[in-house]
Amino acid sequence: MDNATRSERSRNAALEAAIAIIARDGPGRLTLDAIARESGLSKGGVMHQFRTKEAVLKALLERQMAHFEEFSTRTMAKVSASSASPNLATQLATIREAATSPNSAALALVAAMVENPRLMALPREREMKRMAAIRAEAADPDLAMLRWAGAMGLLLSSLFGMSPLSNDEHQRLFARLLDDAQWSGLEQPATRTIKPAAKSSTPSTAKAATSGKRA
Amino acid sequence: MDNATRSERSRNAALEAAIAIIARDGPGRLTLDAIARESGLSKGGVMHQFRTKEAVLKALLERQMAHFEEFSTRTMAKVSASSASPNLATQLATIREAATSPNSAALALVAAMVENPRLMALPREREMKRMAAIRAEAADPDLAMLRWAGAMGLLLSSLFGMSPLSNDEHQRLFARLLDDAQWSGLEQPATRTIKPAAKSSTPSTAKAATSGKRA
DNA sequence: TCTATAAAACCGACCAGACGGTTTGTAAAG
DNA sequence: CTTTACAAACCGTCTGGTCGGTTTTATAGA
Repeated sequence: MDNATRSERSRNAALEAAIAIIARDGPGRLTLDAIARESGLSKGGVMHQFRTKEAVLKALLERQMAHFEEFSTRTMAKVSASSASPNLATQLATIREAATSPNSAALALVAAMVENPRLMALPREREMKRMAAIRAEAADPDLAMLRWAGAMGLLLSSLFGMSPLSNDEHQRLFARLLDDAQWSGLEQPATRTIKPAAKSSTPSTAKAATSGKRA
Repeated sequence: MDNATRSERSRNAALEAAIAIIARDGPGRLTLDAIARESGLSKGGVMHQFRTKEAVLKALLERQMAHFEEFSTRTMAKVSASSASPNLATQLATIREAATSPNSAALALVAAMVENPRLMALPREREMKRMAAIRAEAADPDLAMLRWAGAMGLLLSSLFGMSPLSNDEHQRLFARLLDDAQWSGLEQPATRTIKPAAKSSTPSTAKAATSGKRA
């Protein structure tokens, strides 16, 4: 086998193993020995590909970021024509993807933060650029940021295992966050433009239905 | 000194030290030796008060929960008369408090999750009760949950050191989340009652239903 | 009130295992 | 034959937890 691809395979196996460990045992259990065990490689092999544990975390982080970067650009291409605020739409869709993705990608973030909080600088920087784009295109920038924050809240709270919402609710809420039409009613660049709206006597309380657990 | 208060002081010192360590060095650096060093107690002393490390985490969690519980009831008493949705208002204010509080309380959550994810069951349970109350009192339950999620997103993202927002924006967004008047424009119990509004050139997209699974 | 004794709080040395990382050796690729 | 990919034993440090002993408080009888 080619040398380069041999390395590639090993690096891949190690990172895959790292994700599996984090998802299964929690970020606190991610150790080099565990990675070696899980990936089938020897510890020496792992250390040959990554000189330190921090290098593993960094690679993991960059890998996940690349994954969502790609998802992001793909989504962007789809919605850029149909949506008035394509950056927001893309970002929301990406966050939803992160929340529903089985290989809990964002757990890499948690692991990185535990080990070395300053690794968080990379994602934050990228996030700020995106946020700027969202703000720039929005008729009501604050509302756009709040929609972003809402998606983030859904993602992170479920990631922490402390989301009180069922799967259905989760999906429904994401859908509503994404639906521009639902929010155009209260855009307010600076001034108040409240519609009295219909108070609607006794609103159904929604069907509840929720018996679900975690999300 | 009285025996009971002596214990109380020691327990307190240990927990205080734990918070300081987490906030300063990150959750990964929280060790029993570190707690002993930081608190001035000996390791034996710490171990006398908490039989295991998990016991420390648990106590820490319960302590923070009690703190916000108290803040919560206090806030509830204040707003219950003035607000149409006091539970939501209280919850939002409490989350803002957690985000603003200097001794980043919620870091205890992160530490707990790293060490033992199932400790998260306690806070989640309590959160579910609160969520039920919020849903029950809301004219538009989903919107209420989205407001909650927005606050959560602001809190958690800044907690993770990955918030792209400035302090001012943070405060402003929380204020807007709290202001009922800003949201009454788009309440929609179950039926669509959308006002044509200004922009919305192209209708949503809202495809929903992706391949999602847990989160 | 003084004293003997139990009980609780506290200390610090110690332990086995896990940790991140290094070193030495070997087989395959170039 | 040199370089690269990997294996495996190994090292010093740190970790959560134990243990025997010391000091401080509580209890009780005289």
